[in-house]
Amino acid sequence: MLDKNFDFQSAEARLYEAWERSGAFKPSGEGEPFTIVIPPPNVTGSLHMGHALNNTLQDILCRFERMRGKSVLWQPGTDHAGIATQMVVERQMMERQEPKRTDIGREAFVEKVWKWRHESGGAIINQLKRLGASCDWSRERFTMGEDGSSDDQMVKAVMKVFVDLYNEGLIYRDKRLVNWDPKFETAISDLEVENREVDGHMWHFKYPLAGGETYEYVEKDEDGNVVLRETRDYISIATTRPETMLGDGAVAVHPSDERYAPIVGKLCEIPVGPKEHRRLIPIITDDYPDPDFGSGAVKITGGHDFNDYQVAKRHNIPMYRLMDMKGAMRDDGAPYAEEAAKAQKLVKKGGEPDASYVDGINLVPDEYRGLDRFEARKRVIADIDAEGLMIEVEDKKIMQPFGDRSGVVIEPMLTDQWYVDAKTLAKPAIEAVETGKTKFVPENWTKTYYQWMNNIEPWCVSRQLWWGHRIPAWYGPDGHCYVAESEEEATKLAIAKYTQEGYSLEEINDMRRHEHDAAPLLVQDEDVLDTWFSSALWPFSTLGWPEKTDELKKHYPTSVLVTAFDIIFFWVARMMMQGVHFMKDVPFHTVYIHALVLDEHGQKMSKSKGNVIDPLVLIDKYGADALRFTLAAQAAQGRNVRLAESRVEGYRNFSTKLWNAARFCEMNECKPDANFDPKKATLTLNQWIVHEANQCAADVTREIEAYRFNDAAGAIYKFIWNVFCDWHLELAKPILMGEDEAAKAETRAATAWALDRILQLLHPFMPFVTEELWGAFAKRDALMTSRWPSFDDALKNGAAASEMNWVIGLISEVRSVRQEMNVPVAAKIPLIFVGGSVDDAAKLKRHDDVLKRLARLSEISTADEAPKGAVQVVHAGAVAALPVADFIDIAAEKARLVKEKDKTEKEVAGIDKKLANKNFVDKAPKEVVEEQHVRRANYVEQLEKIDAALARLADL
RNA sequence: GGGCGCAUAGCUCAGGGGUAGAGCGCUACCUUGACAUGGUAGAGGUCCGUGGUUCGAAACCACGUGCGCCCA
Repeated sequence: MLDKNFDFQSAEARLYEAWERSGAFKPSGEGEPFTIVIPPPNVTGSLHMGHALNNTLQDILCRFERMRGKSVLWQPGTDHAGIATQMVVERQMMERQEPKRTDIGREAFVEKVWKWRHESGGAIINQLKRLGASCDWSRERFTMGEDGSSDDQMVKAVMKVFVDLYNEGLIYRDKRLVNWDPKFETAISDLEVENREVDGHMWHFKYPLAGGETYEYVEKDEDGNVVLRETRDYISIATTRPETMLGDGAVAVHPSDERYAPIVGKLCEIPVGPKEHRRLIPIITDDYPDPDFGSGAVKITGGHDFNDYQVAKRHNIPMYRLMDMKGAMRDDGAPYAEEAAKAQKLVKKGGEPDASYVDGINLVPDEYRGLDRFEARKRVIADIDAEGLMIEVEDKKIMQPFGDRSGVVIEPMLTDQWYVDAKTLAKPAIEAVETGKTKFVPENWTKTYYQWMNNIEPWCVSRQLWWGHRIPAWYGPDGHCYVAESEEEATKLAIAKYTQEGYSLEEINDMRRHEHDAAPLLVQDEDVLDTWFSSALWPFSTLGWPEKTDELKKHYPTSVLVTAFDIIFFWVARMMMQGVHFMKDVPFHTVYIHALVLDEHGQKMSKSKGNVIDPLVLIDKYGADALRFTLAAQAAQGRNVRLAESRVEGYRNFSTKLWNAARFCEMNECKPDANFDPKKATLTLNQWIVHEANQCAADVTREIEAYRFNDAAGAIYKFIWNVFCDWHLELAKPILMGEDEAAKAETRAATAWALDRILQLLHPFMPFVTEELWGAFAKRDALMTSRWPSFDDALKNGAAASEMNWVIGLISEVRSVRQEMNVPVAAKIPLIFVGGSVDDAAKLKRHDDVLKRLARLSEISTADEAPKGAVQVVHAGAVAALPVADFIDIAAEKARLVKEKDKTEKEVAGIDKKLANKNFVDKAPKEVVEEQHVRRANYVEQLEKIDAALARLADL
């Protein structure tokens, strides 16, 4: 006997373990392959609501397809998360008061990280299990392999991709502006930068014209009237970052800006630093400045601003680096006077400046050197102000870039980095979507993908971290770079090169940097690769590439990638580029983009807002099934999921409802019966539930196939609660408790059959409770390995459906009247059916028990006329009269009928208006017009009955 | 500035050229033999506004208003 409630807390772990132990999570059978690679969660991460939704949807698809007989591989794993992991381990070291990373050195530190990874990394994997995720854990992968050793296949894959791309000219080293994180001292990706609006200032400064030159500054209003005319010896520049003035290379104005036309091409002076060495910079024109913004003139600091960088590139303006890697003002090089002279000479020379020469120039005046950038800002402002060159300070909201992990202000910085030529790789990846090889669901995300891919910038893949795939590039004594999959290979390349250059082996040996022979000839690049570089290979590296494994052959391309829209750039774009390039085929046929999970007020969940809902807490409280169902039921395409705990509670109630329905089945011995053939059910009730279950299977299947998880969940929910529980079980009760053994046996079997279907159809959404019930009813193989009930045309039964709908309708009408007439619940009243057909009479007879029970009737009879004092309900063209004179409130009954009459008349009037419209009758499809006639006839018939009832009431 | 999206019941949201839907909440009644984590019944809507397309618009189109997100 089942307990009164499902004890999910003890059942979940037990069921999950049994599934896993049985090997049910592994691909099996000869079916068509169905493959999903999990978007690998960060190894330091823990399950948040986004993961919960993401993995619930993947699990629904996997369980569904597995039951449909496909050979399902859900490939799990985690990524190594460069910065995050390094941070976690460093924090741990600090807490333990151990020596710092920099004290113990790279090798020891990396060893520590591996130790952490093996001991406490990947906690999220166990959390995914709690959710019920049916991943093939035997294939779990990590983007750095088991231990990072060079013969690990996951490592080999990354090395091969790097080397191949390098040899194809698609990876190169370059000095460009990157997002520099001064806290972690590494380049980070655009996507790791969070732009936040903060309170800032806009300073307006005078940049004096060289040699004290003057010009007439004229400002006009929209109509061209002069509103200001004055003689100026300066140009007004607005900036939010005064400290970067030191690196200005030019002042730019828009070519159409008449105000500055007289001074374009002239020089002006940067108003900071020692007076005698102030640098002069040219005033140039470019489309970038917005004439309506600020003064219309902007300073161009190519080395510390992304927009300026573009301008500087266009005009060959030198880009000076002002800061060191910690974001402090540079303290290297010669005294300012000398360095400034170098810069001045450079400008005079013209042409494209040599980037590394420029990088060597330190233009920070001596008194600012070594200062933190924000301190330097204060000093610069104070100094300019003291000189009377400050025009004004505006308080202003400004967008400022922050490192999403470090929280510090990101500094655009010119550094040498490794780049992937993303533009070239993007082309075929864009084409793959254009030609439909990969489809986005919902389709509108295609645009986002195109937009991102069409504007893609070179992808900076190097990071100045210790945790990650070390870049397989080595430098020779002459600084020449060798890229190869191993140091041996690189050394061979080097020896070959030096030999060709005429060096003897002995001479090459002498090049080693140390006296002893063991010293390497080459020195490896210090940098590691961006984590995404390895994640991009995930759809094929996890399947064994570069080996030509069976898995790769069978499961690539994968079926679908399930992810949130904010990850399109991270995942989809990069996996597409690498997949198409290396596998010559797309990594997935479909990209399903689901919503973000927000709190119930539509706010993003964040720690700082304190509105984070922990999925594990909800699982503990309501069970994994309830959480999963909640997420699926709200996963409407193109909508965000607003998660309210009350919703989860509601679906927990739903699972309890199912549990108790099953309990009822158990109590009434509704056990699965192998001899039951649903096609051969004889009782209308049983034919009907077979029909309905079949219909539900069709609905659920169709909706999951279309990724409409909410509709699929809605269909099974309705069927279970509103069809099976509310009606089938209630209608079956008289039979199950009656004397007709044959009817009882068939109903038991049919009910058990329907319950089995329910468990199967619900299983992808609520795997635990369904599996538990499945096991409780019979000794058999696991539900998760059972075959999905597909729609069967032979199980359709329209006649049974309409008959049962008639019964259900009649019961509902009677109940409704009883309530409105305040007939006591306990009172049993007779029902006299008036004006019904022969068929109606037969139906009344067939369902006599049920009608009496559910409508609480004492007896059912037919008559030609309703008795006086009876309330009358119009039902399907007939009248059901209920003699409730004892309870009836004539005024209330009259009001009820009048209200109904009104409503009906309105309907008729509406239809009449439509039918009177010649255009409608002529132009609307025949069926639509016919439908309106039928509707009208029904309403008119109903009206007649209502009128008759009113007339009878008047007689009382 | 560019892009995407949203506006339907008190709340959260489905839907979709012809007949207005769900869950939650609310009201009344019911401890009836699976279930009070329940049952029965009910109230509640100018489908944001304005135009257009159409025989017919809440739905399609345009514009407007308000709100959200992404990118610059």
